[in-house]
Amino acid sequence: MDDLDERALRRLSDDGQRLTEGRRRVLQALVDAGAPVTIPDILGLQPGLAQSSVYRNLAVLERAGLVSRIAMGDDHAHYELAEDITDHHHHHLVCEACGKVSDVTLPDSTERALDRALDEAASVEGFALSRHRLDLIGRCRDCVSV
Amino acid sequence: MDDLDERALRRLSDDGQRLTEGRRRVLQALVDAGAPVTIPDILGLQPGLAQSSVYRNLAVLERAGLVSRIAMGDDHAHYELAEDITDHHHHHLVCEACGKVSDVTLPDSTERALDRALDEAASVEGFALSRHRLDLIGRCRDCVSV
DNA sequence: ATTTATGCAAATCGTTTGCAAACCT
DNA sequence: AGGTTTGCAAACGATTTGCATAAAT
Repeated sequence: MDDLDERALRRLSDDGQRLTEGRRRVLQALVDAGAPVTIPDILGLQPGLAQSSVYRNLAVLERAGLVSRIAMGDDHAHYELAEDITDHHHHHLVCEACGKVSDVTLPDSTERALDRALDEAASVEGFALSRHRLDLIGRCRDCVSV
Repeated sequence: MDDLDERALRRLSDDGQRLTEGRRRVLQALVDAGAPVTIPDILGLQPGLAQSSVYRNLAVLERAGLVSRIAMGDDHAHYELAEDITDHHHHHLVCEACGKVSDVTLPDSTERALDRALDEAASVEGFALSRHRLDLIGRCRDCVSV
């Protein structure tokens, strides 16, 4: 986590931003959660933070490339540490019953084949591909039985 | 489009719902658009519709399996005819500059390989997969040059 | 006749913002 | 001191909802 602090500091100062206590605590909440979480989750994990500051700091952290925002349909957005920081490319399992989001990894061979296909499809459309998002939607282990 | 009307009617009545003028016009807007559109787009394509009725009717049409809602991050959600109706499995190109969303198809072989990999990954996690969502994010043809 | 859909305006709720006080360097 | 961040409360905006009227069966 000191490693993360160091990287966070560098990323933020590259972006002309400071690593404040509030920002450190937001990052810590994301580390502790170990999965994409909502703002209420973050406030629960690090009590005492002001909601508006968490929103503002997540925006700062996202601009600095430290955090990714995952837009789910209706309710709260989810946030997690950016892949850039975790060095862990992954996709998301989204439970349509309880709304929980968790990470999932695909075999490297699948990722490579997928990347190739996406590059090809994008170039045919004259589209400059910068990233992709793959969500698996269904029922999580806790909700299948219900 | 009469074909669509017929299918819409069946789907809706299976769901205990009527095919009203307002619902027909929402569907027509989606047909005319030919790409995922927002509520303001729909109101522009079919002037005179009441915004709240469009919201309500899209919800009804979605429950009946005729329409898919695509949740983008911040602004308006996008809506399109359901794959079930169009028989056209596809993914989305999302322009991060202008917000436009359009459809894109991948080779069958890629889709099959992807499906297999997703089924496997989901089952490892005890996750009951019902569908997936794949978005290609970048800059559309009109925005690459800008 | 009875149920369902519509349109308007008001309410909801996640998120953003204005502003004064606290903080950092 | 000079600029930034914070916390509170108010504002915003997409979507939802209450209610009286119109439409459909």
